Amino acid sequence: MSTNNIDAGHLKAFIERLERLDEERRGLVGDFNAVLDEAAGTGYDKKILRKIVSLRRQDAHKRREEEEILDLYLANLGMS
Amino acid sequence: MSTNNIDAGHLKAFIERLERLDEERRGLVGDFNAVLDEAAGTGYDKKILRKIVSLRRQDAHKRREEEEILDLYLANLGMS
Amino acid sequence: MSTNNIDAGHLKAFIERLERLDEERRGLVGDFNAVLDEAAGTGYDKKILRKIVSLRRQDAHKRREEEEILDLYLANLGMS
Amino acid sequence: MSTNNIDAGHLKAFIERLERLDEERRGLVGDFNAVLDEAAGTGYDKKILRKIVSLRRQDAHKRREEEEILDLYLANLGMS
DNA sequence: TCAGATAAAATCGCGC
DNA sequence: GCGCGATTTTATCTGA
Repeated sequence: MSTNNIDAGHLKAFIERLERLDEERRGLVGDFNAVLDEAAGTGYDKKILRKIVSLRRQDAHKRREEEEILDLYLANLGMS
Repeated sequence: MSTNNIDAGHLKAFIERLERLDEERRGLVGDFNAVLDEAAGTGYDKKILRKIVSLRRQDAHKRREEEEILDLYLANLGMS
Repeated sequence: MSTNNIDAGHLKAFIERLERLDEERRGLVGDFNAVLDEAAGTGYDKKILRKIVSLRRQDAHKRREEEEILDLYLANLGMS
Repeated sequence: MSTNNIDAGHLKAFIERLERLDEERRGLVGDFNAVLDEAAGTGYDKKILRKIVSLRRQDAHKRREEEEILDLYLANLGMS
């Protein structure tokens, strides 16, 4: 019933939420690799598939960054 | 309608599945960090929380391995 | 004259080389920031300058990666 | 021939100086890692080598700070 | 072992 | 001057 208990309860709850998310994440990594294996089974090259996913993500990222810099310019010119 | 088209279709499907999983994974990483931030907001130390999650995962992993070894021993002794 | 001494000598030499490189690197970071300050002094926005440098580096990086993936495809098709 | 052109020229010059410095910095990071690899090849542990360099830098930093404080004290006592 | 990708930790620069 | 977000650096993990 002390403050410590309450804190411990909080801590426990946080840890449990973190562990749940971490497990889910690890599950998805497993799924990702399973899909890679499946694709490899039908003749695709895993390395290439990873590269494609990576490049496409980078594209999206760069596009977003370019928009940001445009915003910066506009803000700088008092046009935002 | 050539074989190439079919392959392209397969490839596209694989890429999409991979991207979906990758995005979900990244989403979970975001959620994880959000929980960390929330916990930090109530006074916990992020680094320590991460460490706890990591240690508990390793514990679980070690426990599982030890059980496996035990199973092997038992099987070996005809006691499984 | 023991093996330990020889190892110690090697270790010392490695550490010194590493420290020299690290110091040079830190010097360049200082120079970089000095140029940023200078540019800021003539009215440019540091944040934008950083962004430009970063975007241009990403461009170069992506271009290189795209060449790599092309090579991968070609190798995969036996055309390398 | 407008003011904009002059600015653009300035901007270009600044960007080029920044990129040169950034590239040099990245080159040194590469060299640093190359030395680490070389050391690893003769049996040293990269992680530990990094740690040593980092600790020694912190030591040096702390020593410098302590000297500064000492200088302050001395100046304050009219003994500088 | 090696490199490449990912995750984790530390550092830095900005705004309040 | 300090938190906060972004960047950089360090460490881990995986596949070749």
